Amino acid sequence: MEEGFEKFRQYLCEKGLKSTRQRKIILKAFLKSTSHLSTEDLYLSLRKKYPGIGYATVYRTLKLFAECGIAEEQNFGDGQTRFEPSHQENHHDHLVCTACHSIIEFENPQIEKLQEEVAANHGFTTTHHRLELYGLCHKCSS
Amino acid sequence: MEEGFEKFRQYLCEKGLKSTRQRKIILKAFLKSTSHLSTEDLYLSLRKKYPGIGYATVYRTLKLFAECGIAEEQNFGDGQTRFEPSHQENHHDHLVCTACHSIIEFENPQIEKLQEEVAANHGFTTTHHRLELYGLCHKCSS
DNA sequence: CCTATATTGATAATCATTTTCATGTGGAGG
DNA sequence: CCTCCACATGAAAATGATTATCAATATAGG
Repeated sequence: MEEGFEKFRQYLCEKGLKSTRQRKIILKAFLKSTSHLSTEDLYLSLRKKYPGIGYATVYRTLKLFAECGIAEEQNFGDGQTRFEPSHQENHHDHLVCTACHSIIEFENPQIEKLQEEVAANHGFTTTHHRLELYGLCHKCSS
Repeated sequence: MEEGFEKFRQYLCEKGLKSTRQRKIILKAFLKSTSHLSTEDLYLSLRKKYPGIGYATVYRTLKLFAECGIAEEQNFGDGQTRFEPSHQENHHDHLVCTACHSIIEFENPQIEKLQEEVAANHGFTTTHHRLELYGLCHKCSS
């Protein structure tokens, strides 16, 4: 979590952007969150404590987070973009149950490694990736 | 391609839906296509030959295709949903250039295999998956 | 051929996201 | 501390993709 703050501070500095009250509030709430938040989710939960914060600011700020690498964008096909804090040490992917919509996270360094190889073979420099396995979870398949 | 028509015919029959001129036209054009078409792409290309076909119909029909399994929805983060014919024999994944939006397809059986293992370890029965690697393609990274 | 019902095309409506713009604020340099 | 100005903010309007509405039309079964 600390590195999140540090990384953001540095990014703002590099780009000549400013550290504002709102950005700090949003960053703190975001890094604390565990689940896959949509902009709306985050906006609504912030709203309770800090009524002044605007929808647009949350959008803009989450996009900033994604740009500087402390957030990852995800799209599970429900029409809303979701974000989650990216912990670069242990990146994880998702198993999505198409019946009960539960989400299980997993890590697999072997897959990650193969992905890098594929990218390299095609002359690609990858910044991030997305892997989702859809199907029925243990409960739903019985 | 033939199975596409057959599968669609059967799906319509099951659901009590009708086989119309437009659906045939759209299905034919869709199955012929190779790339990752957005609804707009398909609409515009159809428009040339069949000016009568409406935007909404293309949307509705592509959604039908996805429901009955002859199309796969994809979302590369450019704000448009794309579709491609699903050829279940040789599934492929995507490298997406975040600068020029070019898309490279690749297959990697090793990754597929590892995915199955992960799913099995979590008691999941997978129906499909999605893997996308984002970054800069050879051209854009120089 | 008739009829009930699904489908179509045009258009309006909706939803997420982005832009606009007037106003406010952080922070570098005095 | 002040001042200044570029950047940021919030509210509202604008945009772009997608979906719903509805009157007119076409399909499939009898």
